[in-house]
Amino acid sequence: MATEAQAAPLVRSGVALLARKLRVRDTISAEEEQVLRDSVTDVREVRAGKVLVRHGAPLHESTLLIEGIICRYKELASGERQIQELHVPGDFADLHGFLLKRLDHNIASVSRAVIALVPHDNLKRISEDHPHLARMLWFSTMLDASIQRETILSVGRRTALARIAHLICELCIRLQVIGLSEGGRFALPITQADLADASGLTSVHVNRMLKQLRDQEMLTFRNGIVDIHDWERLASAAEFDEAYLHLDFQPR
Amino acid sequence: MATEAQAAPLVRSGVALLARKLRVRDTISAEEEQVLRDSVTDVREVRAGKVLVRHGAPLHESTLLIEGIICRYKELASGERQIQELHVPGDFADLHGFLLKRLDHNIASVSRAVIALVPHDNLKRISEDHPHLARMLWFSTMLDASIQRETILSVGRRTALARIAHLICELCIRLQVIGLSEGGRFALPITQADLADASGLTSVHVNRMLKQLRDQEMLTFRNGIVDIHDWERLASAAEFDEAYLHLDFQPR
DNA sequence: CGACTATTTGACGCCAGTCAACACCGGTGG
DNA sequence: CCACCGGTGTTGACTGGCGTCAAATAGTCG
Repeated sequence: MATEAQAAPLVRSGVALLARKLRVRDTISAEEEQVLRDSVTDVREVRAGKVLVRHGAPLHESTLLIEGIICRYKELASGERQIQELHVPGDFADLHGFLLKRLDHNIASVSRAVIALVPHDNLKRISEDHPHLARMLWFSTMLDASIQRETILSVGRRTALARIAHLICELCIRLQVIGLSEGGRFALPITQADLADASGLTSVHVNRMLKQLRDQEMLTFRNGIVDIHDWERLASAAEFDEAYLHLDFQPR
Repeated sequence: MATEAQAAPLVRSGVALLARKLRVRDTISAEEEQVLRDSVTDVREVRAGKVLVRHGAPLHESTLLIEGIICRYKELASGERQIQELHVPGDFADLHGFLLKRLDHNIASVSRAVIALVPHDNLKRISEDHPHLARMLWFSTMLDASIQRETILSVGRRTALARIAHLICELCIRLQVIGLSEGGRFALPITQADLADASGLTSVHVNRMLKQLRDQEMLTFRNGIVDIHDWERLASAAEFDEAYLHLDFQPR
């Protein structure tokens, strides 16, 4: 747990990222942003690979990611893991737990991460006193669902190369929205094994596909840095269409 | 479009199915059920294979399924189709469109179907005047998201046999909740090609897996009727765990 | 330097896709 | 009444994309 003095600026920047993400889609007032800041009660730093929420456990708070990458995942008895969604800063990883009461999947850190905790009591208060802000929070859960639907298409029908290409395109745009990607270049502190778990492949095959993307000069991914060299060809190989990210600004 | 006289009992039964589904998870008052009935403005019957909502088109109403099977799907340029979710009666297929404003995927009928239309204006009124009912509607969108996450695990990591087995288990439980499945036997008016699109396989391979499930005396699927002969072995082959269907009753 | 994790590459195998032929069924029209 | 037809289901032969296994290399942290 961070001390009070350390926590305040982290909360400020984490909520600013969430607000930035939402402001692409609708107006968020300064007051609404303040309400969000006030709803955070705790900030903590976690190492990579730590399970933050275990499926089935009753939930009383939700997790706002401030720094790093965390994910939702399930696994089979064999130990094979499937990541349902990778979360970037400004994402609520388990806001849906507010209504579901317990999660059907795990939440784990992929890289070292900083998270803020928001008690469900505070969310309930928001839902009662700030209807528009509440709608925007629900919107963000709908956005996650939309991202997850695109993932079903990827793992169900896209080729291995297209899956990787698509995931990179998506992360590029999502990070761009919060100012963490510029000119097709961004930090992505995850391993190839994580990429495999997110795309329904093996790490060996992910490695082969990354090599192919590199050889074809579409992108490089080295030392946790993604460098997209040819967005057009990459997006085309992925059949990437950002419509599912609902980037249009309108009253919600 | 159905006449007024035909529509009323259909609306009644469709809303009753939705209420039945929700009442497994929390109390729904008779008044709330009446509010839902009053929110329906139109009922129509559609033939199999008709696109009901095209992705990207602005939405002003949501679709409540009363009879038959409809689905959400996306397709690649090659024409390969991936069904993200099969909907059973009592499901709102595009309630999420209320906040997203336009869908990122298509909605189509899989079998002949009867649907009710609920204008977004009426949903907005519910969200303002009936907070608990509104939460229950949002809960149902979270439930869809949970089902879709399980689908990611299926198409990403389960074997072909397990995918089919899992899908059948899920549909059995979901239909049981609304009284359309009993003793492991239920009508499923869809083709093997639809099953393939829902499980990320080809229809040829679905056929092979169905034969295997039949030969191993776990289930038969013939003429649109599913007959589960050995639930234990089927669920075990599928690694089916109903937790993700959030069947627990509690205040939400 | 040593232990460990992550990346890379090659050889080989298998699950599911592809292609093709045929059976079946309900509907339609001559 | 039967020939025809399109959609669906069934099966076999063959192919190929991705998984598996294994070993070498590179990078990282104590």
